[in-house]
Amino acid sequence: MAKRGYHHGNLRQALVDAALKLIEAKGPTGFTLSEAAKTAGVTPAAVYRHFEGREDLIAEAARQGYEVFADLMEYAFAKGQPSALASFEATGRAYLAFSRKYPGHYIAMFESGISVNRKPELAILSARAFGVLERAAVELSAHIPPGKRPPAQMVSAHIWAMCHGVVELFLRGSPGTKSPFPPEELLETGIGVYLRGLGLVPADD
Amino acid sequence: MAKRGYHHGNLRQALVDAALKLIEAKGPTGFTLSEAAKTAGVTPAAVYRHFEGREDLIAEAARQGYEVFADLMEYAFAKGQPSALASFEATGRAYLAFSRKYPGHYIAMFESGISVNRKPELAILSARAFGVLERAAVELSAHIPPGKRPPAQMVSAHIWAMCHGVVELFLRGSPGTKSPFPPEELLETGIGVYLRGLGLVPADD
DNA sequence: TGTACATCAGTGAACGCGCGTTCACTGATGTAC
DNA sequence: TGTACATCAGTGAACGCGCGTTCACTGATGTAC
Repeated sequence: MAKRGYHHGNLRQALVDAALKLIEAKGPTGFTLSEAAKTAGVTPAAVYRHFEGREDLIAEAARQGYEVFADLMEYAFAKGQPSALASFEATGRAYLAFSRKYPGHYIAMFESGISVNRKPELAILSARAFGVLERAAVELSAHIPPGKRPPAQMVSAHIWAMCHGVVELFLRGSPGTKSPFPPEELLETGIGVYLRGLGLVPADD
Repeated sequence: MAKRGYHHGNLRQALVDAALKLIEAKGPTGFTLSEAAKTAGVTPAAVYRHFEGREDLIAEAARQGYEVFADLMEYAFAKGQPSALASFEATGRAYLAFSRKYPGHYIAMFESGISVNRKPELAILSARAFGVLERAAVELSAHIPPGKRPPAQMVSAHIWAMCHGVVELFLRGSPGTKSPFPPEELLETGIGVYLRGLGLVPADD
């Protein structure tokens, strides 16, 4: 019943790890099925014992990424409780931390062209992760006088966009960009200004 | 002396146009030199009369994109003058408008893996475009009491990140994301909240 | 206006390459008795 | 404990494909006289 110790041990996971390593090193398109197989010490054909093909392998790497990502977001949220503000800020920070710590997963998830609708499980995990951000936004909204506050969903979209933008532009050096500030600082202050704009933080930092 | 009317007419530009069309249709990696040549009605080898190779062709597409982009940013800035606030908001809007109107160029510039340092001309044009955003941020900063304001360069980075994030996540449907709001509205309100956070806009919209 | 020549944009065939995928196979592992 | 058998993870050879790039060429265009 145990899958380990057969021929390879745990080729399925070894292939995912190899794929992640290659994606980190060469970007989502630099990775090839053949090379992932070679990295795992195995013939390309062996991959088909565990995956439907190239895309399926990337999708599994993305799935594992979403899993970690969702966990991190939930953990950050919980740690900020019972303060709505602390929870919100923590999820933003968690987003950036994830992209830094798991670049291969991040690329597989957001830059590989894999659609989250490819497999139901991907969609569920993705919804779970971003659901955390939205829940944080909802709690936050409760502290804003109902008059002029934007919808919570919009608040979470703003922060998501800023997180993603900071990662793409300033954490990776996408178009040869030289980052004028550390990404973490950039995000921290950006969210700070934004929250002040929502009337949630006094004119202090 | 005239380059037109030779064999093809203006193959160089026809190849760039074909490349842009393919990039729009299939993403930056879906494009191939051979197919671009075929689209332009020409043999792959003919491409080498005008470009050093595949990468060089993409770089030229990106270059033309940066040119249009820089022009649009400058135009938007000028139109907002003499109001620093209007100029700033206009450049943000121009960013989004560019990405919508010239998706092929946008992809070539920001998602094709082409480095802006590849050719001096790319770096210059890119600096010109983002220089406009920074100039707008500097002007804006002049209206903030100097005590707690963030550096102008940081303000422009925040807005750049938000623009980029909105484009990637909500204008394209990257990971099968369903956009909860139109991207334009999202960016407009996001920048609005941010500016309020800087103390530049009253608690009104 | 006409002829001889130079230029050079585009051709077409060929190349080597690595890709993803298939297939019949083999041989190590696990299981039944 | 030992034997016969079933399973199935990984092999190795082969495939067809389209890619980017090269090269000697050809023939339309432009130019000198």
